[in-house]
Amino acid sequence: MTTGTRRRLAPEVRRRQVLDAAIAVFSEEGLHGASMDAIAARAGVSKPSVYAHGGTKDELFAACLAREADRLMSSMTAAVLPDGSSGEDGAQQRLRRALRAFFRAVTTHRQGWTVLYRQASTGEFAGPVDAARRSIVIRAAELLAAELGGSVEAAEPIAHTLVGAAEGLADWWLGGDHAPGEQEPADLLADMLMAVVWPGLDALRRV
Amino acid sequence: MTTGTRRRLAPEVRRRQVLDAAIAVFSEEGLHGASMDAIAARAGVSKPSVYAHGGTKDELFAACLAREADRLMSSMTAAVLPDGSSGEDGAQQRLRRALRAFFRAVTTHRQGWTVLYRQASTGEFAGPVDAARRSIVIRAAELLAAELGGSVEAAEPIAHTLVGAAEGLADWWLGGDHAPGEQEPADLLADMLMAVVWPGLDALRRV
DNA sequence: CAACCTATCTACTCCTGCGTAAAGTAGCGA
DNA sequence: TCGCTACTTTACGCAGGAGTAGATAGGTTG
Repeated sequence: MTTGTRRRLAPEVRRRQVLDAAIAVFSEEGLHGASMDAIAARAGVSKPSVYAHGGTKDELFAACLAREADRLMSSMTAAVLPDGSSGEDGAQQRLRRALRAFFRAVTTHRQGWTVLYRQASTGEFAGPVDAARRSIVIRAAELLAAELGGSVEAAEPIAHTLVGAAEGLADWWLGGDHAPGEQEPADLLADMLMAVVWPGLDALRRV
Repeated sequence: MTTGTRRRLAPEVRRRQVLDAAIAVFSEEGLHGASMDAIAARAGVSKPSVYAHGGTKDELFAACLAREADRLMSSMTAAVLPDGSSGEDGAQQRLRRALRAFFRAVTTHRQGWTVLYRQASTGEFAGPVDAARRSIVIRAAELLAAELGGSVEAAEPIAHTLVGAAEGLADWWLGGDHAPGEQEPADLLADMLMAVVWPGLDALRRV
């Protein structure tokens, strides 16, 4: 790994490198299992450089969480907001689009998802992370309440169920290695989840 | 914490005390956050005693996982196996009973569940834990395949979805504090989950 | 081409916390 | 009453890893 020549890069570029390496290592080893030395090695950089660009280990971890949470949130937000097809598109369409965006983001940046979902659920970083999660759940609850009737509070447990189901399915998909199918996997996963939950949600509407 | 009188107890009893204390501390602090001193203090016992009865920190943690996983597994197994009402009871009934058992176990032993679900999902203990989880998923998949038709492999993603949904709902319930309602909360949660997913599962049967 | 700024590296310090050793004390059976 | 031994207190060895100080060298500007 000794390139022999040590290169000076723009701080922004180095910071990006360090963040990427940190996410990779954190996703494999967890917050405590990862050492700053390992992150430095992965980034192809010395440890003081990691401190210079990423700060303390905790700050670095927080930065990873922030970046990945932001990425995920903005993907889903972008998918739901613009009503692409003009005219009325019901809750079913919007829900499916949100799920597709979720699965696409998760399958595309699996390391980031792993850090958010498995490594940050506990400890002092639980707060920020499930703030983001909660934000997703609230959106889902609002969508459900608007379309199925009832208050947002009443829809909250259902939204948690839905989000949990999506996480479970994503986790399964990321766990095994799957042969590349003919269709985009994310869309397939979204359709599968919709097939399971939508009839039930639809039935709740006409109670 | 000095009781003044120090009591001699049977090794089995002491071991139980240590395990209970360990689960309590691990559930609050996580594997790395918990110190052996803290566990000793919680158990009302000196640190060497913890080592005498619980072994190494890792061994102790593994023992906690084993006990709680076993508790959960046997609860659910017991709930599904004996067909209480004679005669045919369909997949819907068995599924509901399994879910009730799950939610009952989780709400009853929340510390144990926390250790399994949040603290052990990463690191070197991921293996044993999601072996147990996988076992539950397989059972669910078998049940679904038997009743809805199709192979077990095809039912696997659906089973993961189902288990994820249950975990999400349980996590939500354990997160907030809820006023004691008129009905057993576990049964309420199971009914809620069934309402969401069963119509979809039922629809899959007649494809 | 020389001076200089600063990104980067090598090589430390220091602290936390696991795990254990040694010596003393007190419950409980004989 | 005597001892066996589970248990406690206290102190320490040791490893791993976070964070830093000082040296080094890439690039840049006059």
